[in-house]
Formats: sequence, structure tokens, C-alpha cells
Amino acid sequence: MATVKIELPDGSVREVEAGSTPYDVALGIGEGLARQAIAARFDDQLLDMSTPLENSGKLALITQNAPEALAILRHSCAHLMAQAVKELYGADVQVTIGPSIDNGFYYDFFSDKKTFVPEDFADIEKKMAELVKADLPITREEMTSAEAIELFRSMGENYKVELIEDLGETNVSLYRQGDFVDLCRGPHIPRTGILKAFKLTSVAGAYWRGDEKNAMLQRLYATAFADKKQFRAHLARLEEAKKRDHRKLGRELDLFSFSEEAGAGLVIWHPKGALLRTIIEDFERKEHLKRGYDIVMGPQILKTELWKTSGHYENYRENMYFTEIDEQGYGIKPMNCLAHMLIYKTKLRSYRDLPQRYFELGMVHRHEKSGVLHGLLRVRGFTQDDAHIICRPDQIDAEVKGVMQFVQDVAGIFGFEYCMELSTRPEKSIGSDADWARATSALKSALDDVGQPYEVNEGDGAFYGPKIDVKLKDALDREWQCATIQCDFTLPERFDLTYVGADGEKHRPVMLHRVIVGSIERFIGVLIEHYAGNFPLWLSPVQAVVVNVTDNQAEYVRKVESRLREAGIRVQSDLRNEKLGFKIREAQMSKIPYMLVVGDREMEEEKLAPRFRDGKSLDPMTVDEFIRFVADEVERFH
RNA sequence: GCUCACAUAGCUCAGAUGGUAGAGCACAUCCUUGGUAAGGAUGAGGUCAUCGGUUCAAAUCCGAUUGUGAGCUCCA
Repeated sequence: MATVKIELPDGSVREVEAGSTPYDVALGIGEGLARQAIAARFDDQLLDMSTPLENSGKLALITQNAPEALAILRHSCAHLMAQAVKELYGADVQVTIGPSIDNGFYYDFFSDKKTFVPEDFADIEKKMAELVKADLPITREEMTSAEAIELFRSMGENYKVELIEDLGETNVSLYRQGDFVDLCRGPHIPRTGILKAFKLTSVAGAYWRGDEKNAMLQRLYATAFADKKQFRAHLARLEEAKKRDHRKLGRELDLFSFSEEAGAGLVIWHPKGALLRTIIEDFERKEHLKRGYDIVMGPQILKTELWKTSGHYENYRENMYFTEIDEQGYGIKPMNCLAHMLIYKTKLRSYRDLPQRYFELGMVHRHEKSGVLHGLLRVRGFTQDDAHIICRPDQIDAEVKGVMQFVQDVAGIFGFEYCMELSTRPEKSIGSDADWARATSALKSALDDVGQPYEVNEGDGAFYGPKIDVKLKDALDREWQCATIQCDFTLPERFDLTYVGADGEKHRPVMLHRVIVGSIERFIGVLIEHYAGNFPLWLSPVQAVVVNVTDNQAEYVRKVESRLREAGIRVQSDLRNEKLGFKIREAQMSKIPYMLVVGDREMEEEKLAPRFRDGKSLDPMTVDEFIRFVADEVERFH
């Protein structure tokens, strides 16, 4: 009998009969391990515990707690859910695909008879639990594509037939558990009994193969974990995210609202929200001036012809709002670049004048599809911290690096981690192949030079050029697209921008579109969730509230309030006829950083007693001391 | 835009099977002057998102519209 040599992760080598399975190997090491292991990695391939090992190689057993175990477990759980659905609803539904995703898994079903509703979840979960209890073995089998097509066709599973036909393989693998069989690459756990913690979470529509021209499927979302403890931790995370939801906090903190009467996706900023915006916008202006940008402003509407010149009319029309007055068409700007082009063109530019960096906090309107709107994170009118850098080709590299540094500085100030992505030419685009290649390599080399790791998204660029996207990671480790740097050779061409070079000839400049936080609206939404509404002192719209204990101190409180306000502190006083505890509670719930308590004791000493929103308090201090204290803290955090 | 669900007082939510609405918080008035997360009493607040239909009768059933949510597709 032939033997093969199996090397284990600890370096030890076991010699086993050819055709032994990972399960056999695991059993040879220990029964506990054999029970714990759900799949195996052989060289670089993932295998089932029951796959025969015909060659020598490195074998690692994947136990339930291994990093790659969760995806396998969830994928198997998706099969379990599909099995339950088929047993419950039979021929009324067809199965399609069911992968594992970040926080769980889903399975897409087609049915024109059955519509899934959340009330079905309990039935499906119950059936899944039964199948777990039955502890069905999950087995793999291989057959030719023709046989598999025959099999699925006989079962009426047309989507599976289509999948196999498109795969174009000679052989495919199938997994079987009880009466349920599914086309699948694997690997899978050995038995259904291993699945312990799962829960259906939601139902939603999804297009077959993600294409809106295809049939709408019904997607059942669910989640699964190796054990109940991890499952509870996941639910706690969801709970935390829900508490931080900027739509909820936005209302509670009285920052902004939306109005059905005004229109969907149009933000209405309340005093505190508008103040917060103003603080961020002032910060932006200061930071841009510091880095050699010029502040400019363009009009809200520009003639339709100009949008034709820029290519927006061709490529972006369906997202634009148009209006017509005196038989002249205008487009409401969805981007800020046009006016910046016009500024550049107002005079002859020398190579010595470049780069020109035009910065605008520009309000743009885009008709986003109604279904994508989401609080502040996706709106129809928003303000970009937009700039267009018009430079010589030899300056691209330094400018891109400058922008990347800017992004990193700002991310640091707000306490975000970040990652970057490079997006290349999409199908619908303008410009020559050569320009695209140059622009793409310019961005790439800037990324490479600073040693910034990045992912590449093929075909994800803007219609006029490739881009670097920056994703911020918030306190809950969620990613948000904010900054983007886009390289554009096309617009200078279309607008015939030129500069006079050292040689006295006219040359074509290059343009970089870039935003740092992206949209002020979205960024504030992200900030609210990142800080859970507890803005750092320098951002808090209300930094302190002066609270009296009894009416006796009312006049002194008013005096303190005006002194603090004169010192530039954003302060309120709360003189309402309520008990101290009540006022403290309200101030704390509105997440005001400092509550300044004033009773007879403080009044006599001309002091105030600060208390932080986390409940900690400081020793009483004078008004001047508090003013210095606040100035220090603001200084330290930005 | 597509699929499914939802829309009752400023907010959070009750209101089987059709018979013109209720709670808590918030708000107002009064009492209370109370030292670090809710003092008490009284009161005012709703064309049940909008429009249409079915019915003797609609918050409740049906349709359309608007808005919202979860996704899909798209995106700052």
C-alpha cells in the first residue's frame, strides 16, 4: 500500500496511507481534534475533512476557532438554510447562491409564488434546528457538468443549470445533506450537527448576478457563529451601532432633520448642526490656506452648454437637475470643477504660476436614485471640500503626495485609521488610452513612493480619470469612503487650458480633482457615529452649560455665561426652575462636554464647579481658570 | 430605479376580526428653591402621511402618491 508524507504545522511529519482523509490524520493526533476540526488546508487548498489525500504535502486542520473557520461554517449554514427553505416551501422556490459575507451569510432564492416575510424566520430557524439535531452527514460528490445539468434540470433548479453552463467545467462538485443537494465548490463542515448559533436577520431583494436587468431574487440574510458567546458579542456590536446611528443622534442632539415637504435627501440644518458645520468649514478653510490653496466660489447654476463642453451632459445627465429661464437652459452643479476652469482661463498662465490650487466648499446637487438615500451619508444636496489643482505634468507626483499627506493629517486630527484604493478606467469614460495610462501610473507611483498599501479596483474610476479613494475606519472599525484624488487629463483638453512654458510655447496642464473629507454632510454623519455623539471639545456646538442650584445664583450665572461667551467659549446657561440633578441629566444626555455648577458656595468664591459629561468632576475654579482650561484642551486635540 | 416592509401627538410606541383614538417622555401653567442622571399637580397637543376607492360606517380593507427602513444596483 502506497503511503504519503503529511507535514503538520508544527513541522512534524506523519506517514499515512494514500487516500487517507484529513479526518483520519486528525484522529491519529487526537479524538478531540478530530471532533473539533471542520475542514482542512492542504498546501494552499481548502479541503473537506473527508477528502482523500493522494499526495504528500502540508496539512493544517481548521478548527472552529481558526480565522478561516467562520466563513466555512457560515457557508455551510447557508446550505442548511437553503435545505430548510426547500423542505418548507418545496417546488415553489428555486435555489441560487449563498455565500458567506462579513457578518454572516445570505442565500438568494427565486420564487414567484412565495414571498418571504420576517414572520417566516421562526419557521425556517425551527426547521434548521431540526436538521442540526438530525446531524446529517455532509458529503461531496463529483460528476460531469452534463450529468449535473441533467440532475438540476430534473429538479427544476434552473438557476443552478445556468450556473453550471456558465462555469464551463467538465466536472463539478456537489454537496449533499439528507435530501438536499447543492452545486458547490466547498469545503463544508462534515455534519450539520456542528452548527449551533445562527439567526435569520432580514429579507431583501437582490438581482440575479447583481445585474438590475435580471430577475429580482429574494435574499435571506442570516448570521452564524462558532458559539453562542461570539454570537452574543456580535449582537452587542449591532446594538452599539444602533445606539450610534447618526439619524437617531442627529434628532436627539437637535443637529438636523429631513422634511417630506422639502424633499428627500435634502438636509435641513438646525442651529447646533449648522454651528458644527461652520466649525468644520472654518477648520477646512484654515487648513487649506495653510497648504497653499486659494479659496474660490462659483455659481450654483451654469448654462447647459458648459456642461456639454465638460462632458457632464453626456456622462452625468441622469444625475443632474436642470432648469430653464428665458429659453436658456441651466444645469444645477453636481460638481464644482467648471467655475474653476473658468477662473483659470481668465488670464494667460505661465509655468511659473503652477500649480494653481482652487479650493471651494461647494454645494452640489445630484439626483441620486431614491432607494440609495440614507441619512446624511447619502443625500441629494451636499457640500464638498473640493479643490482642483491645475499643474504641469511634472508636478503631479508632488501634488498627489501633498494631498495624501493632507488626508493623513486630517484623519489623525479626527482620530481615524484609513486605507486607500486605486480605481482604474471604467467602461463608460472619455479620454485617450494614453492619457488614462499616464494618469493611472502617476497615481500608482505616488502610492508606491510613500509606501502606502492599497487595493486596486479595476474599472471603478470616474468617467474622466482614475482615482485614489481613501476609506476612513471609525471607532467601530467600519469603513467610510471620504477622500478621493482624481487625475484628469480630459477637462483641461475640453476647456483648452494652457500655460506658457519656459520655451515660450503653449502647453496643456493636468488637473487633479480632490476632496479631503468628501462631503461635509457625510463626514458629519460619520463623525457622529465615530464619536457616538460625544464630540471632542473643539467640535462641540455647545461646549459648556452653566447650571444654577437655586434662583439665588441666577444673576451670577448670567454674568459667568457672558464672560465665557466673550472668551469665545460656546456656552449656554440653564436657569430653569428644576432641580440640579434634572439639569445635569439633560445636559449629559445632550452630550455637552462641561456642566458648570454654580451654587451659593461657588458664587461666594467667584468660582464654578466643572463636571465632565462622563460624570467626573473637577475642583471648583475661577472663570478665568476655566477659560484657560478650555483653551488648553482645544489646543491639545487639534 | 428595483424587491419587501413600514407611516397613529414633537419623540418612543399601544390601538384583535371596520363602529371617527390612548400611554410614557417632551411642552404649558401652578406649587416646590431643591448640590451633581428624572420633585409634585393640572393642562394643552392628533383631518391616524396625502389623494382616491370599497362600505351604512375606514386609523383599520384596496389602489395610487409621498416619505422612511432593510437590501440590490449606483455613489461623496
